[in-house]
Amino acid sequence: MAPDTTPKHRAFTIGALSKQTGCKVETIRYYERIGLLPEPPRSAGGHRLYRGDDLRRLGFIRRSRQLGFTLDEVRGLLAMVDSEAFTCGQIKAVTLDHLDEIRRKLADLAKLERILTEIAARCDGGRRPDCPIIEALFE
Amino acid sequence: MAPDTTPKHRAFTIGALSKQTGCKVETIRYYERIGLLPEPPRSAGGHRLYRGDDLRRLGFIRRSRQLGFTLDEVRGLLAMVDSEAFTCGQIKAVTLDHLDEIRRKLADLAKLERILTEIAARCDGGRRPDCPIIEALFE
DNA sequence: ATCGCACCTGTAGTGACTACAGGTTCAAGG
DNA sequence: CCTTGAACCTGTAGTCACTACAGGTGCGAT
Repeated sequence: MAPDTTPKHRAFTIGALSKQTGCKVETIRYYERIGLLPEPPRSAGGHRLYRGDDLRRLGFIRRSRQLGFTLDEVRGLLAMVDSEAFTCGQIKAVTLDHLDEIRRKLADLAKLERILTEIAARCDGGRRPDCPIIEALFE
Repeated sequence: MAPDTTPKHRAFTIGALSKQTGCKVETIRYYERIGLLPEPPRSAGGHRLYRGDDLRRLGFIRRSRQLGFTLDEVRGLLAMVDSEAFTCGQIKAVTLDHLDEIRRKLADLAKLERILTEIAARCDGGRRPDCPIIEALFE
């Protein structure tokens, strides 16, 4: 039997990667530029050629972003994954820090909502020249 | 009685305005540049000279920002206030739109918090090489 | 007169993309 | 084989709401 020289997974274009991940083409190139994605090999004409690993890595980035991690946090997580020398404790620490941040934002936003609801309730939406919302903003 | 030629309120510098409002000097100049604050008169040497009205207006901007209005929304509110032809209904409409936006963000963030808490709980923070958080992010 | 702080203008940087402009490659149909 | 047109390429600038310089000038107090 002759050795199998065909690649196990065929390469795909940036457009295909974009469709698979839901990540815009420009964003993928941006992630490459800032070093989150490795520079992929190119076709003879200079087009980027991706493989399964890139799909996996971009999926990781995208899901992390959807969970509100900053790109710097994602960079940190990826560096740990890449080094393969991370412990679960390190990962959990990053996650819990991030969770704290989210809870702080949540509390801030809830407070905002409460105050704004209260202010809006003062205004009957009529035609009065002295609007209680404007008054509240001028304090 | 001779007419009173002294100004009712003395003018103050940008530094004083900054201290009174808690708004940084650079931010005040920025608000002027983008047309939220009027260009104030200047001293002989070119320093900005503010009065009570500016304090009031900047206070309005600042409180609106603290309540999460964008500068464009603030611009809209100020335009209505300046025209003096606004109705309470218009103001309330802007406020309720903004409140909707806040409630949407609040819901998104709450969902985030829930998911992340769930993911973090799967990880015992030990030394296992296969971290459930990383696995979740790779999906 | 001099000290040092506050002020001035203008520009560039932040985060996380997004949107061009102006050009090249590639796959499919004729 | 040739042409079309979509997808790709690079590089730059714009978004939002500031913030941070650099390099210079004004001003009040000593």
